[in-house]
Amino acid sequence: MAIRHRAVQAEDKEERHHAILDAAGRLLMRSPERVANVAEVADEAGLAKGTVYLYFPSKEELLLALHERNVAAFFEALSARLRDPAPLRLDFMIALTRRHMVDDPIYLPLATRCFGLMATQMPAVAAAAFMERMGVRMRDAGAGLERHFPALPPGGGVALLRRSYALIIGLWQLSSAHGARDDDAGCPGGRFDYAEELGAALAALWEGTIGRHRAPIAAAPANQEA
Amino acid sequence: MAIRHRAVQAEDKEERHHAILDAAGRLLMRSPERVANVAEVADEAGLAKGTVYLYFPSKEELLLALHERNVAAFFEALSARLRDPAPLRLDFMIALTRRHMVDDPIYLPLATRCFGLMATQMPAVAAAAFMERMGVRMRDAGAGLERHFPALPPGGGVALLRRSYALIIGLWQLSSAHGARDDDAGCPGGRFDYAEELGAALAALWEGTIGRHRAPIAAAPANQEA
Amino acid sequence: MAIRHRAVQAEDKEERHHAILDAAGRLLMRSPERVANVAEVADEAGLAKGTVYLYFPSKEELLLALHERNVAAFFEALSARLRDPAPLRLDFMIALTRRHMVDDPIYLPLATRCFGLMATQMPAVAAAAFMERMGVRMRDAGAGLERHFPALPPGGGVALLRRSYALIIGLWQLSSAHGARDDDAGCPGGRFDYAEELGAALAALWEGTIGRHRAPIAAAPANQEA
Amino acid sequence: MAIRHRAVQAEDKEERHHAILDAAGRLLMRSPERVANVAEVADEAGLAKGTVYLYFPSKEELLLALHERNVAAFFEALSARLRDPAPLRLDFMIALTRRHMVDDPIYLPLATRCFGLMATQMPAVAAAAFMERMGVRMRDAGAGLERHFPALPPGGGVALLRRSYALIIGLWQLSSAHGARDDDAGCPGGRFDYAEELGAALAALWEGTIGRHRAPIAAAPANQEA
DNA sequence: AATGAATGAGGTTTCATTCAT
DNA sequence: CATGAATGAAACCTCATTCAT
Repeated sequence: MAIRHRAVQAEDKEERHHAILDAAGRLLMRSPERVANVAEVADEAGLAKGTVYLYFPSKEELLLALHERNVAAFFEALSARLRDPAPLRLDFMIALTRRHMVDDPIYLPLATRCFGLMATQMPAVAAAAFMERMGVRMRDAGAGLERHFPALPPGGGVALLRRSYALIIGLWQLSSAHGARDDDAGCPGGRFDYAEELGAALAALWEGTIGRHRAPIAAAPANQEA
Repeated sequence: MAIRHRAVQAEDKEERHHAILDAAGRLLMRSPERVANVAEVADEAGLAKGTVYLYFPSKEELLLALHERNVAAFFEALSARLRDPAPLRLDFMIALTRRHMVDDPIYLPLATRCFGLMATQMPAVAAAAFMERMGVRMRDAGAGLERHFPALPPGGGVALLRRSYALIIGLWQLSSAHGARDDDAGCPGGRFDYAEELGAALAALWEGTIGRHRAPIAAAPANQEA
Repeated sequence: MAIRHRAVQAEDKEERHHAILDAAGRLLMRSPERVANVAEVADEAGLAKGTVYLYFPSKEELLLALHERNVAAFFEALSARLRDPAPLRLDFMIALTRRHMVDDPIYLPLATRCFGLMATQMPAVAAAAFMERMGVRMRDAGAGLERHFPALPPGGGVALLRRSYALIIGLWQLSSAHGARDDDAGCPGGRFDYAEELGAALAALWEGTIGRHRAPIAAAPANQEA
Repeated sequence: MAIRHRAVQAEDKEERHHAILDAAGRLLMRSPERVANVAEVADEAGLAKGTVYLYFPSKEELLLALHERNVAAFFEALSARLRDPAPLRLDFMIALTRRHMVDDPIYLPLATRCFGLMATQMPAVAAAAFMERMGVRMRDAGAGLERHFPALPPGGGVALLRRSYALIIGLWQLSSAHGARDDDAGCPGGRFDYAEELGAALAALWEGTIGRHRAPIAAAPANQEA
């Protein structure tokens, strides 16, 4: 398959790295009900199968890398906002989540799949490294959260963030037997709209966390633009 | 492998059904880092491979059935308690969760794996049916919750339950790159003890939900026996 | 591919075992310059790829098993003859070698290939087990040789046999860059006819061994029918 | 990898040629149970993968060239000694073999591997050329042998040499399932020490060859320094 | 109902070799 | 000459599932 040109410079390589992830993402988007094999990814990227293995040690780690790119984007946006001292409201969190996760057809399915693989197929070190990097991001954002909500005790920021994240993925997993099934199948606890329910759940969690610490800022009607 | 005796009676069949699930459970327990193949399950159950397929249409649905048995036990215990009008405290929920999920070496890994499979490998109808049955259980328990906490609005019971469940599985997925990895590698958001963190998270959620409705009952020091 | 019928009885399995080896042998015969892959072997045997793996743990061990069958036939014939107390002459050995090895287009190429693989690709235990079984055969025949040549000291029989075998394979390896090359390419030490040279070499070895022990029986003009 | 400097002079090229062989030899020495791939060889030589292909047409021929260097050294030493009219004894042959082959951790494994490849992977012409060059060396040394042992008929020198060589490699192949296996697994014909057995086998062969021709020089207790 | 032999799709990974830079 | 990124053929083996017995 025709290469655009050889990636000799480090930055070319970085770009190719991304191109492969992009290809994998496109495939996942196109048919979320199946995981493409490496041959398809390579093809979609306009590369040969072997080339993919030049950039990723295994299919699993390619998948994880794609997910991590998503994760990084989310936390980067969050941390950026947290560096801005302007008062933060839960609504921002909700809007951010919506933009990065809910409205992204890839993020949550991929996260779920990655967590599902984590304990079995994923090479132990890769999994651990991913979790560690995710931890760094979370701690960083957690510290930012504490700056915004002085009522939060030390460690309270990361804890709130972690619980919020757990709600996000947990509720999503409960929200449907997703995939390409639009037969409106059951969601445990009655059919519910994920986005709406997530907002309410986060509101309850934050209320119980920051509200308890007498934080002046609580949830407002959802959908405020971030 | 010698058959015990042919399962001609419906109850024999039921029993064999369970025997297979038991075998799968034992294998999962024995080595949680890998999914046993059908041959191993059959072997462990003292049956032939083909026989497993007389009782389960596919490996995935066998896995899901095993998980569902766990789920059913949890919700049964919960609903039973909820039928008792004696005042309920969060501590009960926490203790129940601990007994059924945290201390059970398969519940959460299996749940994670099932959710991971749900969108891809799992036959759509099987997934939907599972979710529907889970929904029934949740709604039932949710109604019980509302009886205990009058402050909860209609639907508030199932919502609280759902969010609690989401926290349980979400936090677990964040809590580790599990498997046989003992190198205490990172858990996102700093290393944390799952059981402890779960208690605190549920407390915050319930505080934000029931506390907001001025419920007289709030979280107490964990570990109260259920 | 159509199976003749399922191999349920142990002897049917044995037969299938052989059928697979036969197929591999035919392929090797047909094109000695390449090693068939498992798919081809299965095809030739009228079986599916997976079925081959039901009978042999790996391709290498299939190859080794094929070779071992050859080896077994040779040593069986030798041992049978040795059980006959009629005086043995070197010519018998030579004729036997000719029939089993020289005239068999498979034996020596396969032996060479197996020895080549032995140290690398071949699973250690399989290699060791093969060598051990070969050792048993050789010791057995060696004992028989000692019965025939009382001049041989204890252990002298197996030693003579081992050296003869070493000559057989060593000379063959030197005798050509074989394969499908008929361009009459060089054999180290001048072109030589393998069969003829082997006879002379064995004669020299046996003369130096048994002759030294004043054995009454020595090499005679080659080509005596066995 | 930084190039030392471009090999423009013919002798520079020769040097690089050797550097690559050296690298391959070191790798083989370091882990005799596996064949290094071209990338590793290049790396070890401080060159790029492509550069190796400037000096060797294929991996197989690189391997063969390495082996041939070993072979050349052996025959050179042998021929040098044969040019010296001082009486030659078998012990010299044995000591020479020991120094060049037995004590060299790569000679015999590499020879075995090369012979294993010879009929399949190795390009026909390369194999033939190698065998031809080996033949020249052998004939040359064979002629020397005849000068030392007048009893040898014309062609008897190269024949004796050839048979000795066959014994050397044949016995080695029988001596073990080598590799990293130290579980002292079986050697056909009972466990035997290769070096010792080789000496005895050569003695028998030479006795049967030169002794028969009433040569004044026969085997003496092994281990005489060459 | 039970068995387990047979199937064969399915996917990963390696690595010798080429060739643009 | 030297590089090393890209190639893509090659081959293995697993295992869920079927179905003849």
